[in-house]
Amino acid sequence: MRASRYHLFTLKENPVDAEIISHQLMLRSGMIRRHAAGIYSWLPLGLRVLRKVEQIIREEMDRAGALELLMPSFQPAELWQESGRWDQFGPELLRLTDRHNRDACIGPTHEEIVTDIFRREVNSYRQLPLNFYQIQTKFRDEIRPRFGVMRSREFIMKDAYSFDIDKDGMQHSYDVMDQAYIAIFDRFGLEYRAVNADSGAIGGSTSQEFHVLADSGEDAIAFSSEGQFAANIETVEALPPTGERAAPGATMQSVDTPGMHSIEALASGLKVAPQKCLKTLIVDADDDGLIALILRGDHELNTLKAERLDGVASPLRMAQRDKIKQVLGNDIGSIGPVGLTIKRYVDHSAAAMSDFVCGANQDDKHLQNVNWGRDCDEAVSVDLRNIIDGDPSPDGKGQLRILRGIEVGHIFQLGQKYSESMQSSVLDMQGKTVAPFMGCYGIGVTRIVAAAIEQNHDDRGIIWPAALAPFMLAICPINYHKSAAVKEAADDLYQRCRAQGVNVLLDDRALRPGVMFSDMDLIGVPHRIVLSDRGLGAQQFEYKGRSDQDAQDMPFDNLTSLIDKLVCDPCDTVS
RNA sequence: CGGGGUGUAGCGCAGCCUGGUAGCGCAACUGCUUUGGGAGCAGUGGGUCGGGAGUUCGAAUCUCUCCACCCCGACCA
Repeated sequence: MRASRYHLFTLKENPVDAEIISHQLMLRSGMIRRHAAGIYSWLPLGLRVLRKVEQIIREEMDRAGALELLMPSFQPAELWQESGRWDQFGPELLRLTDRHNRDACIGPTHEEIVTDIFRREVNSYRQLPLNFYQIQTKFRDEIRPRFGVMRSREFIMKDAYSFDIDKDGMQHSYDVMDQAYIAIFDRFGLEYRAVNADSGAIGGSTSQEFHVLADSGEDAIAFSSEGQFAANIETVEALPPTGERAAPGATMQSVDTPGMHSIEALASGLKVAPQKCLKTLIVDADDDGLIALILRGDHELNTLKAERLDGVASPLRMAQRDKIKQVLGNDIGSIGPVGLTIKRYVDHSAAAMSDFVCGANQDDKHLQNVNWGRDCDEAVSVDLRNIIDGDPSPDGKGQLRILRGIEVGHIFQLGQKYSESMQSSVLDMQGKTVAPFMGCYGIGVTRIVAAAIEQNHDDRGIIWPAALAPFMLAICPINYHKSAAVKEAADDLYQRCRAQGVNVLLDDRALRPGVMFSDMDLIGVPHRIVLSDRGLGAQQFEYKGRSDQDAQDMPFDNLTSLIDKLVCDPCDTVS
């Protein structure tokens, strides 16, 4: 591709509403443009990357035996009513009516459609196992779209659906997809992790998420330092502390703590560690009452765990401030277990504390040297908190380490949920009617692009892994429009690369070198060759890898071996 | 949906308080000079100041209203 004939429209300044790096760089490099909240066009440069992601997915899905098809994004309400999801889904499901006033929706996912296809097409176990997949545009009317294509309303997803005659078959199909996902993510050249996504309570490894690692990731994932354990942090059990609780020391006493309403304020005000403080959160109960959740000061409440507790409202709601005052008689910021009248749950770690600081249930007062059993009722403890770095791993092997990730893939077993509700069945070997066991496997295609940038960039711009780069090589001739020698050498090299199948961008624009370099760095081309009169005279060219610190001069003889290394798919067929 | 904020040229902003008919930087276009890390000079084009209504001789500016977008909280690829 010649840059003069390509739509390279880069921006120097960051659009003000782009918050995260990937969104900024995608806008600045001219990959995407926004039309409305969460709605984007993919410009030619961005589309090149998107197509690479799709192609890798397609090849590995095909290799794994899945069959590609394409389902509609406009879906009739009847199917969703059959599965029951027409009523279950909230406003995230974009509903509309056509000219005949028939209800429909724009598909956020395709279990209903694929099950409908299956029940029409398949009627014998002999046709199984079967795995249909598609790469298609989805729509989810997100409450708050943000971060560019990371969380957009319209997005492209690869979704696959497996069908098997029994549970073992489903497990096998799932395992095949697990392997296919590993192959896919390996090929992207991104750092990623597969983690358990199910709650330990349900058991089994029936659900896994694939995360691209990035400091800016929205999810926290935990790993065992020595074992294989890896899971989304929200699902990880926090083990109770081992060993005996320390014996009570000094007697309980009240202290004035005006204005200290947070653990940080309390800890610094009283000069004690947050670990010695107790945090008491008040949430709504499912019967209109209030429930206290008690944690160690430095710990965070885990919403999922709290919602599972008997009596706690689900979804979890923090109680209204006025209601707390009305029931407890004091404001938040000074609540504690001593004399607390409402139902309470205490986290294991909080229950293991002694001589701690907690709210006195009186405004602007706290209690010191409080002890369970002695000063208030002995706590029955439960698991309430998020694990933190250094906690013991639930598999008993080492400690937990925490990394941040971006969820880009999810595989799980659906069982017979849709086949039963939608009365899809096949005949088994005995001629009996059986609802097939399904699995469901998603990859956020558009999100992968953003995640790749989030993980690989510097202050100059994007640093694409080779597998995703829109161009593999940039040729930057200096004085292309002035020096006949440079022009000839650049054109020669360009033609040679194209003949060899190198995905090459020749910057033949009449620009100053600095501008060319900045553009190529910004759009993240992995390799760069500079040709100039100076180098030509010495039979040399200059080479620099995108993440190399410095460029190096090389003799022309090295060109052939360099080009050989850059050969990839011949997708650049337009001059 | 609740709370906070912003809408002025493609992008980033000033002007608004104190009404007098719109400006700066970048980008774009033309010419000359320049050519190894976002050049210099000269010139050009582009805005119903988010929409509507009102107050006024006169509204980007004051009032009302609608809309859009962004940020902080509950979903998910």
